[in-house]
Amino acid sequence: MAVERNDFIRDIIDEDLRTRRHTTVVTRFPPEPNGYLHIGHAKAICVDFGIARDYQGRCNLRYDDTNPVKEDVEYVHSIEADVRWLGFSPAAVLFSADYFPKMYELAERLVTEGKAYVCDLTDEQIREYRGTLSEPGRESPFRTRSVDENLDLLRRMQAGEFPDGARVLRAKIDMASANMKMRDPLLYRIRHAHHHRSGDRWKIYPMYDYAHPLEDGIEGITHSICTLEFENNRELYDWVLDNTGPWKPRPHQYEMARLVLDYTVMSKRKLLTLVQDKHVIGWDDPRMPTIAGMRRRGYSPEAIRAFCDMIGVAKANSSIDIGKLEYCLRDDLNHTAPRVLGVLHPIEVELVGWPGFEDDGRSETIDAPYFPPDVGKPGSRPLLISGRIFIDREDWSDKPPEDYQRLAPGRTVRLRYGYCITATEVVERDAAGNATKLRATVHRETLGGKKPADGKKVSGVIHWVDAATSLPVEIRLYDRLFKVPKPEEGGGDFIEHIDPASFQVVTGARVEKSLADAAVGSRWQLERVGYFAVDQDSQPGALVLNRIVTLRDARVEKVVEKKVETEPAERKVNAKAQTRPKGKSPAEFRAEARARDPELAAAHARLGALPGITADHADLLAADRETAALTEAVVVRVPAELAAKWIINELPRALDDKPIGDVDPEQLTQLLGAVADGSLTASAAKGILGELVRSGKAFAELRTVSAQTVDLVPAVEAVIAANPEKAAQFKAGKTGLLGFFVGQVMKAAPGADAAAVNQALRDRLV
RNA sequence: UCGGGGAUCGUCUAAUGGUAGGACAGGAGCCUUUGGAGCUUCGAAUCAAGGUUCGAAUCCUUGUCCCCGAACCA
Repeated sequence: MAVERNDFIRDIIDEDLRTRRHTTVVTRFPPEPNGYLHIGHAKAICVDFGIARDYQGRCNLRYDDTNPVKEDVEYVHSIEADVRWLGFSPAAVLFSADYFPKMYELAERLVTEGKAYVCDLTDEQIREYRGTLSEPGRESPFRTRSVDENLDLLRRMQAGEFPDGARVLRAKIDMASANMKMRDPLLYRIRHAHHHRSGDRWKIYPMYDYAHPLEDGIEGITHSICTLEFENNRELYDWVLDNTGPWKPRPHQYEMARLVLDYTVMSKRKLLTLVQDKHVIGWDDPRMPTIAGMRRRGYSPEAIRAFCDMIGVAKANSSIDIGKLEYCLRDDLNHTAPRVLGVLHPIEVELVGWPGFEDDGRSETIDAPYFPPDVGKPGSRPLLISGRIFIDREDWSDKPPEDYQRLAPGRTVRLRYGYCITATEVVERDAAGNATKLRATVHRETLGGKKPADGKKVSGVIHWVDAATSLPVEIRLYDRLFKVPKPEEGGGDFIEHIDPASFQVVTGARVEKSLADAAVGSRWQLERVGYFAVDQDSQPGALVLNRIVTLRDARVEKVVEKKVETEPAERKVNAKAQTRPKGKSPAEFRAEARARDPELAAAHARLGALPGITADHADLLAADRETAALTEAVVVRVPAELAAKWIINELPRALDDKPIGDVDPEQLTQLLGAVADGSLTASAAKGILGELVRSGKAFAELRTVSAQTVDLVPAVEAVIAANPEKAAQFKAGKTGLLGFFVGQVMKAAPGADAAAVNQALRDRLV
């Protein structure tokens, strides 16, 4: 069941299903219960659970709790709640700790088979023996212990006979491996610690690299998806599985890029710092990228899931524009958040001409829909208005700019859902000179969108609330926590980049009466202001609203992204380049192979002497014995230049990771011979070459067409006739379409001479 | 190449030798009782240089840049 939107992992799954390597898909989301989940985890959750959903498979929630000193039940509960809140139901909720007996049993098996040993080196010694990135390590003196002694020691480790750190169990792999992870990695360490789930039963605890593959194997995971930094661990993942199996299904690990978001930090350590040092009010501070924080802020699970779908799954490190998240939020909230009116910074307005205004006015009720027509959702609430209202100070200007669409002296605007009013005078000002009370005449004839009596169109619309019945409310304005897109870069402490204005409390704000009983967590749009959610701090009669996100604002004078003084980018010094000399290039590698191997050197000389063979050709053809042998066999009956080009440029794609030794020189000779004598076109030959390598069939069997048998004129005509509009575009100058036409003709007439097709198309398309 | 990965519009991501496409962001316009939403439209990319090919983001070569790896963390 191929899914509509594919990424590289789903491509792999499609292939696994097609080849019957797997018949069902089982994934897992494996958080360590040592902190709160954040938006980065949300991506992983959406990938892991999303794949299971798309392929009608299963996804487990599994706590990767192999380190008792870092983990806590508190986190276990928050994690499952967050996963479910996001909208996913685990097929099972599992704990690595429950597999400790099985893991231990397999550890004894590894010891028994001589594949693991107990090592008494201290941690510093182990580090020292491990070598460096560019130098091999040394074998531990304990590596040669007998199976019996290892078994005895391992059992005593688990029996609690040794203190923490005294001994470890290590896999016996290869201390000279270029992959540091394979240099006799630790499997178990001693920890006399209480585990939140297994209690005090275990004195030794498995390491991630040992535990994770086994957990996957035990649960029957088919596709184990993790992040890029585990690429180096995959070799060990495979080693563990291959030496403890057989496992059916045999899990495989795939790595994707982790989520990096602008204007925030994601590491657990930094998040913890923010909490502990009180830069935020807690894990659920609405500015935090934690699921808890986003939930409290008012983000909907739907929006977060849409965001995760939007950013895709790939292997390139990337940093996502926070604007994408905001887009997803607005896109969701636009369709789900009912509209209500609220005023952040009220200015009182007396409505002159309101009936009974002198004795504080009579009130009227307007029926106001919860959603605009384009959203098309039902529902409305009564909106009260009387002779005194509040409008937002943002909507008043003593000296308005040219394109101002709000209220100003003598100007007319419409009160949303209500009447048009014309400002007549400023009644009061505060000490700073800002208007605090206005007077305006109300145009009684304008209810229901009607124009004022003077017939002038009123384009400005502002929000308002009734002075008498509106509710006081505390509004909490949240913004991006950091002032800069990449707070972790630039050398300094990321804390310095916190934007103190990212949290502001607005007191004295007022909202319409209908919000009196709004439920905690409910989301609303305050028209023209933004989206808000009712915070858990709300009390009856004392509403608290969190701003989720502002409305998109096409008005704002472009805030010119203040160039973050790019101090001549103290280019991050390339540690690798400093610590060691530049390594060998492939060319040098080939030259060395020849220096070591006189046979190969001789072949190199012979190939270089062939007519039409350049030094570069010879270098590549004599890279290894297999390639050299194949070439020398083929050039006996095929022109050397042709053979060289095909072997260098065309064979690799056909091979697709298969060893070149698999290629039968005789078949390749026949194929290239046909190309050389013109009886087979190059494009046909490429297709046959691929098939030849893939199937191992004989050239004679695969050859179904020859250059002579193909009559391309009808094919060309047919393709042009079938695509009149594309032909017209081509004639109009879109020459890129030639490739499209050639492709179509080649499909219709396999084996045709592409150059001739190309020419024929050009002739007919001009 | 110590080893493992990666590089496509400003950002994210497709195209698996055959029209470099989509989304976000941006510009212009339309519409509008939200300066919202929607609609129309424009600009914008294959890391570089060579090579193979009728045709290259894709295959080959040589470079450049970025990320990860030397916890008894995961």
